[in-house]
Amino acid sequence: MNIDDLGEIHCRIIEWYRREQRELPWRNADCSAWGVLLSEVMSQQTPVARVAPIWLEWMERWPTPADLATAPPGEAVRHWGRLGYPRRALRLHEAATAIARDHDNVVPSDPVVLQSLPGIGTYTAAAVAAFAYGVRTVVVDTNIRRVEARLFTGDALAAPTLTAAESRLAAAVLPDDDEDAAVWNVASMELGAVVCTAKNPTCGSCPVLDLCAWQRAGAPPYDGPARKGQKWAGTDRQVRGKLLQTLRDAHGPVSRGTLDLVWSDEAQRDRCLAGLIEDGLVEPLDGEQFALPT
DNA sequence: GACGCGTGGTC
DNA sequence: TGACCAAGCGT
Repeated sequence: MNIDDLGEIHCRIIEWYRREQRELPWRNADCSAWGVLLSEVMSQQTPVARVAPIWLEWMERWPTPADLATAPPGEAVRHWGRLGYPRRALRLHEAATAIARDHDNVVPSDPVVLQSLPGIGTYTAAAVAAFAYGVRTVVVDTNIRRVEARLFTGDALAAPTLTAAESRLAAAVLPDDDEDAAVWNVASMELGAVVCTAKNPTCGSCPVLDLCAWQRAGAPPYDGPARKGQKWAGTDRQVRGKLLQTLRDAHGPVSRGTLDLVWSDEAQRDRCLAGLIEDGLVEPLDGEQFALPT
């Protein structure tokens, strides 16, 4: 990859983004850093189509970190609805509390500080700094990894988990210019989300098709290590989901007898309920009653 | 580094 | 049609 090709790739993908980007509520110019943070956490492992309505509801209900911090954590879990991975709601509540208490209710712009907040890892810290504040930082998510694997490395897919080589590559291809870097991060991510998808990529509408190493190699199939699928039916995940859904849908304490009805295997049910309590997602009350945490 | 963690859409 | 996948994180 010579420097001219890299510059051409930057230009074309950035132009493509300016032309084709989806209108998402958290991309409005007046969206706060809190709104960006919220959108990033909600989008972890979750399609944006399902995030948008919940994000709008949260922003109306809790427009700043302090507003969320004031609410009981259980309310965050309740209004998380069926987004999945409800521990994210709890961590968002903890993060909001820390931002209100330690950062004057202002979302930090330093990725290192952001990453010290609950539920904010490498990706989300970089994304918030880049998208909310325009900080020149290396953003690496699953979309960017796949785009760069194809475009620069010539592989059909990225590795199952983030490798050091992928991080180095992402840093190496980040534009030098601050503004270009800011757009590049969101633009390469968007390309992966809507064109350069994992299955059935629409290469015909790709702005860098002729520069793509994977295409030039004849689009060979993925030949890396196998990716393990997640089990669902009969797992603790499913049972936890059912228990929590019952507690969300009830607007007060639920008896153990009611929870007994959601899963017949008593040992597994008890284990999952204990796990939810351990995680802070459920609070045991007097008299064999259970509720979302207050 | 591997694993567990929710949910629903897609082909 | 069930496997795969979707803007990861914490342990």
